[in-house]
Amino acid sequence: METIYKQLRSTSYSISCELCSIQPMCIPLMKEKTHCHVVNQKMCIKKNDLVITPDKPFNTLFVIHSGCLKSYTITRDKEQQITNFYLPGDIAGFEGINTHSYSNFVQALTDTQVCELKYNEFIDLIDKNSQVFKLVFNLMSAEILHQQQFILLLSQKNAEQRLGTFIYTLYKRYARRGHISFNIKLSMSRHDIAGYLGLSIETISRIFSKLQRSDILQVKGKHILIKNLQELIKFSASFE
Amino acid sequence: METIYKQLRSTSYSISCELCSIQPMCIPLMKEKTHCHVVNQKMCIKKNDLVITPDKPFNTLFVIHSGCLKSYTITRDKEQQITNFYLPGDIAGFEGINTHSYSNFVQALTDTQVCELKYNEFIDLIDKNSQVFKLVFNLMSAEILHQQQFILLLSQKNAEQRLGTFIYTLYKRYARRGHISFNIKLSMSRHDIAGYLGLSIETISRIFSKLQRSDILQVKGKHILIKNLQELIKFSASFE
DNA sequence: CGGCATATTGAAGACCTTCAACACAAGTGG
DNA sequence: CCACTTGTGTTGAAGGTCTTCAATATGCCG
Repeated sequence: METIYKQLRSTSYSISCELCSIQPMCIPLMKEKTHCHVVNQKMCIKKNDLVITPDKPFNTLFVIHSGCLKSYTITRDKEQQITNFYLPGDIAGFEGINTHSYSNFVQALTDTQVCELKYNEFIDLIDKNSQVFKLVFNLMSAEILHQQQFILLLSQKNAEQRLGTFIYTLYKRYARRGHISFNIKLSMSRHDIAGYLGLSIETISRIFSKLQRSDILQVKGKHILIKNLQELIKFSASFE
Repeated sequence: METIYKQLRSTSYSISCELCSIQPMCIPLMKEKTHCHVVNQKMCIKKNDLVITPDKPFNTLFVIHSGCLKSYTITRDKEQQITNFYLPGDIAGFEGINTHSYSNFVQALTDTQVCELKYNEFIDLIDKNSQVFKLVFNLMSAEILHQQQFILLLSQKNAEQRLGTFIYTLYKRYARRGHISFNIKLSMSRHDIAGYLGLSIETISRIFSKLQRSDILQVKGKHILIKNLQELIKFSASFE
């Protein structure tokens, strides 16, 4: 279970550094040698390894370069409650800033590469560099807006709309990062999807079958093919 | 429907400026006359007036001084989907920073006093003053964490747990602001609560009756008395 | 006090969960 | 290579929770 960090070259489902959410600060940082201690580039994490646990000292944010991570909390009855999935370009750890402690577990769903942002150095940098500050400010605001929309999804939409939106959102998130394809390889299990969307795994399974029967998706295990994007979009109307 | 701003002295359910979330910057600001153009203090808003609409130019954040506001979006079928309730000390408008546009309506549920934060001046100030920056950074991080916990509430808890948590959270939010009392006067309708918690108004009504029968609450319209705080806390275990 | 909005309660039904059986895939050891 | 195991996913049937519809009650503001 011990995470092994090592340098590694990009694999599939990675983003180029030019599309990364921290690109506007990361690239200049690497050039300005004075700041390059802030970012530790492209550390490799093995599938199932824990990147963040609530008991670890809060000192790092993680920028995902390739692969996929999930964050979750543990309930009293030892169940995992999925709170987020992180794709290339995302940043994990924002929710810990206020309390200065991680509140979740964050675990790799596939072999994953992350760039570490050392928190204290990061804060100093934000403080000095107003361009970086505005970038971070925008990223956090975007996360608040995204969560607000997810809250509406949970409070107002049925199972079919939730799963449809989930798949469509994955499609869009990959597309925005340069992976425009109707083929989606899910990194997460049905159990993880269920936990995230507030449904049971059986319901996830049934809705996948239903979306297949109505020729919107083709589903084979973790391989999803979007056959009718227009219909899929209808499920997620008024979301993001 | 036109909002009438005017100076007004504090009424019940207000906070003292010392307990306001922006106090660490607001009070010094008022002293340093050079900055006092950032905050417009204690504007009065009439019940049902709209403070924010999506079509207004994004140029102001609102700090609530007294009263209560709700934020909501409108669905295709003209239904209000409640996204948040704002109490004294809260700040409304964070989610608009990234897109530089308000994404919600924000409406006063009672006569309400707000302090306006002019966005551009505010940003300049954050940029210059690292104490203010850290405060805002923490407030946004706290909001992300709070939303994450609310997402878990919606995805994992039943109607009774949701409403119990809602009431307990109101109790705590007022307590943190200096109004420690088992008596809670709801500013919002059953319809608003239902929209917020993702339930129907009938379910809200039934659960209130049930909590009354089990002697946890005493419910009389908008007046709630917490009769058994320990039992109420049990509903919201693992939340906030 | 009357009229309208808001809230409560009951009954029927929809949607999702739970339980249980089965299918399928990946990994292990003989 | 196959038998066996284990984890993961699918499907059916029964049951529970919440919603919807409808009727009634209560509260509020002129």
